[in-house]
Amino acid sequence: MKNDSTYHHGNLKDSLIETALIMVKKNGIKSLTLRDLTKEVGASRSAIYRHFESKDTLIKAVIKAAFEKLDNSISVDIAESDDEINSFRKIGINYIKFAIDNPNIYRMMFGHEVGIQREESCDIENEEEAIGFHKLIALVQKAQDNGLFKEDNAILQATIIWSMMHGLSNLLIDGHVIIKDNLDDLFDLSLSTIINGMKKTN
Amino acid sequence: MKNDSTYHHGNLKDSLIETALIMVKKNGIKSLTLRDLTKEVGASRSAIYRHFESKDTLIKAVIKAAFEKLDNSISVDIAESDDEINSFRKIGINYIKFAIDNPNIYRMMFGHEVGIQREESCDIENEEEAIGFHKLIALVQKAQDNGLFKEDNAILQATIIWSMMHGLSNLLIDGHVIIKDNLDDLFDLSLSTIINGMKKTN
DNA sequence: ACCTGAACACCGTTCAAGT
DNA sequence: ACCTGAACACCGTTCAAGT
Repeated sequence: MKNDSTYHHGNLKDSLIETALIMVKKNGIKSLTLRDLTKEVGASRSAIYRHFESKDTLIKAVIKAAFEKLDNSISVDIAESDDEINSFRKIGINYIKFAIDNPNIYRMMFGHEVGIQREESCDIENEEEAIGFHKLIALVQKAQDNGLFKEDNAILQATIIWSMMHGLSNLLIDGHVIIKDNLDDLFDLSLSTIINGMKKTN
Repeated sequence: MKNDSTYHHGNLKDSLIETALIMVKKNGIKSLTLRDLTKEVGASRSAIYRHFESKDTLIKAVIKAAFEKLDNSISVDIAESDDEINSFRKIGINYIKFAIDNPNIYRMMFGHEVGIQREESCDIENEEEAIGFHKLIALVQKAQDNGLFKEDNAILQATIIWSMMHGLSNLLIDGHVIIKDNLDDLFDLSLSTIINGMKKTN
């Protein structure tokens, strides 16, 4: 499978990230050790420090890769459609579906596994995360322009939508809420609550 | 300070839980080691296993204690009042305030630090957590009875309210949402969105 | 119902020496 | 740009022996 010698295989950095993603998905980040990771990837234990300063740095890269996967999962062609409600529905369903299908990954992304210093930057650190959020803000703005939502701070409205999806995802994957049969009902109600709650009142 | 001999001090089990709570609050659960904990409490390293099967068992007890603290924080005398909106507001504010004031504790409570098996029990494991949730369900039911909320599955409605508060808390304490000046606006909008979204339509 | 002290397997990380 | 192999400090956990 390897392209060249036993020593130097093509792209160790990407292999580490990709394999770590698989291992976290399977068993959670708590069981991810550098020893297992390097063994799985076929590298030596110290090779990892050629590409990453520490385990935390590696995890940050894995988180970044995970946000790219999430972005791909929820990216539906919302640009063409004029039906914002349907766009919100699709995005929300894909978002929660991603969390349910990848609970360990989702926990790693938001679970504060790495002590990230956000005090200084004063902005969302992860670029992929920021991009996804700004897409949501744009959609909210469009909903305002079309008269679906009342005119208000679009960032706050987007934050609230995100909070609902994030909260639902977390409660579901962590087993705080036991919903098996009527997951669709729960999601529908959450969506309609938000849509109705933000509707233009006249 | 100690009541009797240097060896046997009154209640080691409670001391461990209480001290662990303080240590987690200060530096997060990742930095909580049994060695530090027993040293802080003045016990030997192996003494911990007289009261807890493992570190995970200890953490579960600490989480339980944390839920009791949360329950005390959000418990407002909602029984007397007939103003459900005000009750929701008080509960929500206290809930988020607890999370913001105790981010490390809150993360421990919901952060899946201990791999809890919920598949078998099929119900919320933590008793304190269940109690708080059922209080919320009762309040939602009351709001339905009084005609504030539309008639629907009260459990789902309560879940959605909890999701919003939980999502907001997580995004805030983990720095995904940088809100400093207009935190009140964010909370007000989240509350009004839910109240309006669940209102009886007629 | 604790204590001391030693031991174990397992971590992340570093380093000297090779290719 | 990797490798091997050894080492370090730090974990959770166990155990034999005391009081």
